[in-house]
Amino acid sequence: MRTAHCAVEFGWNRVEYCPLAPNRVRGFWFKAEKESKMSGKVPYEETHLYRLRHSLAHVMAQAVLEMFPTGKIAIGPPIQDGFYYDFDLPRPLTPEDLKAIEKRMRNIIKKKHKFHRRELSAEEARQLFADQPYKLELIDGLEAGGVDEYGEPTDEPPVISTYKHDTFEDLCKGPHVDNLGEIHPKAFKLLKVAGAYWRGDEKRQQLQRIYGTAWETPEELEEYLHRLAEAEKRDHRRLGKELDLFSTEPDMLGGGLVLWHPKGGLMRHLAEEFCKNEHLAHGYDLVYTPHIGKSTLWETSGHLDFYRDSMYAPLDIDGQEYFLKPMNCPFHILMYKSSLRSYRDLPLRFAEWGTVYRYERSGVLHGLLRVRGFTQDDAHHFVQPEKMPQEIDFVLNFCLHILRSFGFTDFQAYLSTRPKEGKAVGDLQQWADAERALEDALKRANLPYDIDPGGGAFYGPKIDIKIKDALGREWQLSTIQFDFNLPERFDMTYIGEDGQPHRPYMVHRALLGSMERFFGVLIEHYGGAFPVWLSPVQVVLIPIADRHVPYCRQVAERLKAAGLRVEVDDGSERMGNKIRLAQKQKIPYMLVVGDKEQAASQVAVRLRSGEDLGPRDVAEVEQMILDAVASKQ
RNA sequence: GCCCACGUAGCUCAGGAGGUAGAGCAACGCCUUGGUAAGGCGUAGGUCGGCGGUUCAAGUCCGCCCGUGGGCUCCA
Repeated sequence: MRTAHCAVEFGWNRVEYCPLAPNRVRGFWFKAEKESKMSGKVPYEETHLYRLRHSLAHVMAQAVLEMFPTGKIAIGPPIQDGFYYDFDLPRPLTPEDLKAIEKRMRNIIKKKHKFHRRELSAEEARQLFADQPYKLELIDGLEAGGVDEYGEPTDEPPVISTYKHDTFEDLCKGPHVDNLGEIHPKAFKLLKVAGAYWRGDEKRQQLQRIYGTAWETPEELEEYLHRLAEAEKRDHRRLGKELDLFSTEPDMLGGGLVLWHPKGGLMRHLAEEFCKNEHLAHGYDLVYTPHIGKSTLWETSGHLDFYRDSMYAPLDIDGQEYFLKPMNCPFHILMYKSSLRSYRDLPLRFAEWGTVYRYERSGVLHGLLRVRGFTQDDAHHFVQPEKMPQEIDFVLNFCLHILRSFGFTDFQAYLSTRPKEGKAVGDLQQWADAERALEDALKRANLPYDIDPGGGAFYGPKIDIKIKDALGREWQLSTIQFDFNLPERFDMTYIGEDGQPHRPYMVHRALLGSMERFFGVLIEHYGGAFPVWLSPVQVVLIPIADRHVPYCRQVAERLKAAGLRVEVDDGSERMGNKIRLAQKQKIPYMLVVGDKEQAASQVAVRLRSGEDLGPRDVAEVEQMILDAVASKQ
């Protein structure tokens, strides 16, 4: 029971707060794609690109060993967009080294060596790699066998194979290109050196990892590098500064803590206002809970046993320990327990924009996407077990409705099912019912989904929803999770039709996840050019000369009275520069006023797309903008 | 936390191999009243992240600390 709880909470945190950069969820993608019955895509491992990247990893290892003959090599797989290889070298690599390595690689490739595969016994392999301790460890693992690359037991006898090209032979299961002539010497690039632990274990040797990207053609490489540059322009940290939305102040304030500036604060207000109203309209109650609670609360919930590493040190209040909350659920449960509940009261849906604080290691903090203090759009549903199917159906649809309202239309869902025997709590029937409820809801919602078999947490299955942003990057925002466990821990009950107490089920769910993280995603998705309803400044009036300022003010007052957010740029800059500045601020409507417009009671409308709509009557423009706001464009 | 890189004016950045700080933009002032992405001139603004050390002399070299960025469960 206790371990089960650990999974609940840890899973909840991970789901929301792993940075979810594509590379970070890669392992899961491999698996999901491999086992997907829905995607129909050719698995990455079977593509030529995969072999090409894998081969380049070997070529890179050869080049590095030529430069550092005493160097030790670890592993070097293909990854999304490229490949890497981990090395244990006598000195740190410099950017100049990367260039030199790249050059050597090109020379090796040009010789068009063939790849030769051979199988050998563990003993032969040990002799071959006698001076490569990491390889020896891998060989030991292979010989012991019984585990595939996902850590799953396998019956197949281990086969040890190597691939050799030119002078370099590496322990490798392949596959590779036939010969290096298949690789265009100008279609790859080494990107960076980074630290990585042997086998991902921070207690073990830290290695130097060289990342490279590789493609079939130089054009594709260019395109990829261009994509990276585009992504950088959209970086929410850069835009947050340029648009004056938020800041962080690590020196005096502390890392991972966010200051929402007036414009960002306004956007958050608009988003929350919309969401809260939708929650109220869909059968949720809005609640508020404190930021701290006594240690007994966190003992009961299991947080102190299993989540303490992520919690901050206690406060002493009158000799009692209080903890800053890392989650809202225990408070909502206390609220549930504050009175006797009847089946007639269920489902109860407590929603809270709850601000929580969690310790994150300093190295993982990242802008708005990974922080230490954040506000979840959290809710807990308390449900009769037999009503769970309808409840999941409801929450899933509500979730999509909210996400769509912010302009996200491309979703991918993941249904994570029961882990292996002995690794799950609850009886099989509970699980089966829950999984079926989730899957049916996914079908009814007409959502593409993949199943992640055994990927559920110990306590129950879950649905995670990822959205695809304008650059095609996936971000996980929403999670909808069953919980069989906390109701037990807190001995929650409701009185059923039979007059007897029963145990409710719980759903934890966050739709936008956290306001901080969601805001970061939103900024990157729109590149700062937000939908009109969210734009901090919706309209700027641009007088061509000072004599047009009074008329501009008059129009501005009218638009403000209609509920729009309007500014008048009465500075001494020329019109061209005012347009440029408004453009940089991504203001949706620029209304230019000169003698002609003023005389005709019009404004010349320019959109941030650059489109010039020409002179329009003020009433028409007002209606056009109001329509855009209302339709959330 | 660990590895690497970085930390110079509000912002973006220059400052070959040590000799008492520069540019553009922003800000402010003056001039300009200009039709769809930068009008002109001028002014002000920096204990070069912090603390120690080497040196006649340190933004520049060394050490420690703080912070930022990229990585760190992709398994031969």
